[in-house]
Amino acid sequence: MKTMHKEHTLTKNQQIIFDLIDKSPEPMKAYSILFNVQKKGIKAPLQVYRALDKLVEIGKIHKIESRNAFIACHNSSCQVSKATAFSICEICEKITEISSASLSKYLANFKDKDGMKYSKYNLEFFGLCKKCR
Amino acid sequence: MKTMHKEHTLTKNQQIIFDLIDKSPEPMKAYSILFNVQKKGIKAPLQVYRALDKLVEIGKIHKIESRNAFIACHNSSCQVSKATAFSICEICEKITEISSASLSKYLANFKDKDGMKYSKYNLEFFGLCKKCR
DNA sequence: ATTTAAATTGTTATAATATAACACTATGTA
DNA sequence: TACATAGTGTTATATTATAACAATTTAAAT
Ligand SMILES: [Zn+2]
Ligand SMILES: [Zn+2]
Ligand SMILES: [Zn+2]
Ligand SMILES: [Zn+2]
Repeated sequence: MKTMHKEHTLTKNQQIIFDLIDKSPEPMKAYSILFNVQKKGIKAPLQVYRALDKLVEIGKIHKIESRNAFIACHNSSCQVSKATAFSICEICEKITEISSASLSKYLANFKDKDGMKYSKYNLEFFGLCKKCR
Repeated sequence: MKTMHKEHTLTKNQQIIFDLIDKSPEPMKAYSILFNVQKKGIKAPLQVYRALDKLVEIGKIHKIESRNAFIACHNSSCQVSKATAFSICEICEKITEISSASLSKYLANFKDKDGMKYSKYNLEFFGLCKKCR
């Protein structure tokens, strides 16, 4: 069973923006990204949002919905942005992608009463990290 | 074991806005709420956001993070907005709060590798509802 | 190699979502 | 009554995100 994702060739803007997010120790917000790539010629919000949309779509980054921020995926087994889980410290805002086989298995198989079958989920846990406790 | 939540007395603005959301068949967005309550004297976005913040805090409504929209809680066992799960149809945008004892038990007990203990979570499932399939 | 379709880019303008700051008012409680 | 806490009204502004259009690049398909 070949691993067969994340083999996209990024375009110039996508690569610039991915590199920035990937280097960042914390999730980045769109306008902060914009500010940081202006020296590389990316001048308009839309250029940033378009790259972000694509990067999310192909699973290279994820959006933290409750923070409107973007984080690079470092989870090699991540199902191309279809199943994401994060832990968020409410004090220091440290955010980590959770990689738990049992969690993803449980959620992937979850079916609600209506028999609705889900193709995707996003889970955000909130609490206090070790440092902040 | 007494059930001891959601016994808050709402203020005028909070009540007006809660009633509107509670009657709505679908989640409502802040500026749509604003438009709908202007005839009742609520004129500014901040008045709406302040009421929304409070209503979320006391668990009368929840925010659907991926949609920036608000839905009334109809889940009597809901742990005061500390543990929420929703199903979202990506075609018709029908959104339902999921009430599953096994799901909430699983998530409430979930611990990640770092030993971080979570006080809250929000889960959003995406897929196609029965009608849209 | 040439044509065609699809994706990406650049740009300006604008829409949609959310908060800051300040003065004032109501409410609870010691 | 005095004090603290929460809520209100208001104006202005910050932040997040998309619409619309023209041009260019890239990838496939003849
Ligand atoms: Zn990931
Ligand atoms: Zn922390
Ligand atoms: Zn609820
Ligand atoms: Zn549907």
